[in-house]
Amino acid sequence: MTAIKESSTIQENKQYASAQCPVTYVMEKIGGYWKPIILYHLSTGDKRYSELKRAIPAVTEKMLIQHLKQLEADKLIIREAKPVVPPFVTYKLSSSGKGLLPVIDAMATWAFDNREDNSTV
Amino acid sequence: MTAIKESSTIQENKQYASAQCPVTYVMEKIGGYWKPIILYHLSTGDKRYSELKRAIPAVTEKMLIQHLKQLEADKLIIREAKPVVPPFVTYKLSSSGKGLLPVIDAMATWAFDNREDNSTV
DNA sequence: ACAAGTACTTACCCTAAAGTATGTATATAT
DNA sequence: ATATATACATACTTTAGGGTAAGTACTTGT
Repeated sequence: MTAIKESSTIQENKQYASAQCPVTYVMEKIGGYWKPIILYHLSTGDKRYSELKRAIPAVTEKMLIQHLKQLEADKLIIREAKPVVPPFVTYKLSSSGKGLLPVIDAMATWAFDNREDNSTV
Repeated sequence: MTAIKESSTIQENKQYASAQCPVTYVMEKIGGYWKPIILYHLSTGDKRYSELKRAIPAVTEKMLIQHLKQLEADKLIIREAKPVVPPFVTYKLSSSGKGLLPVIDAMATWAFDNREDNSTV
């Protein structure tokens, strides 16, 4: 899970800035490249780990669990594992994760509008 | 402006995924750490380069112009330079940049809700 | 006995992003 | 003559993130 060096200017700056700016705070939580994508795929309902893998073919397994763990640690998603073999694990949005849906929706809306009409400058 | 190596798996994956997933498309444009923050500060009105610098103390000058240039190239912001000395340059949101305001607003809203009430799981 | 499926984990390496530090142009103020 | 302010540019280094490849556990199917 890649340790973070303590005395790093970036980290200090980020922590400082996070307290000041709401958008910075959000970027702390979902700022990674894959996180909004994962949340987007969970927005349509609970998904098994393997379903997410298929839904996001570009992500590697390492990245997928890594970000799932981080999202879980930040309490944006909830992991549910059935005690069976082979494993059956589902992920779903927590209530604060659901609070992010307006963000995700707004992104999707903008993507559609912006993609078809780049002439608007 | 840091050249990008062509034959990189990440880049290929990203381009592929960008065509499929709207959120991925958005992350291509504003996925950097600083970009949403810059857009947030421009959302309250036009700002000079030096004003942005003061508004976002954690950002280095290199990062600031680098992202401003990228945002300009993606036509999300507009640069206006008065031909005076010392230079007077203002940045403002383009119309498609303004289209991102719902995203930024949703982020800010979530940040306030989430920060004061982490108990909601 | 062996392969297959699921949900991971771990070690090692490479790249893109970010930081540090310094330099540039030009006019006004002292 | 020198300093100051603005809006950058650029070389050089570090770091966090991401990729590759392999392995684990445990059961069912053949």
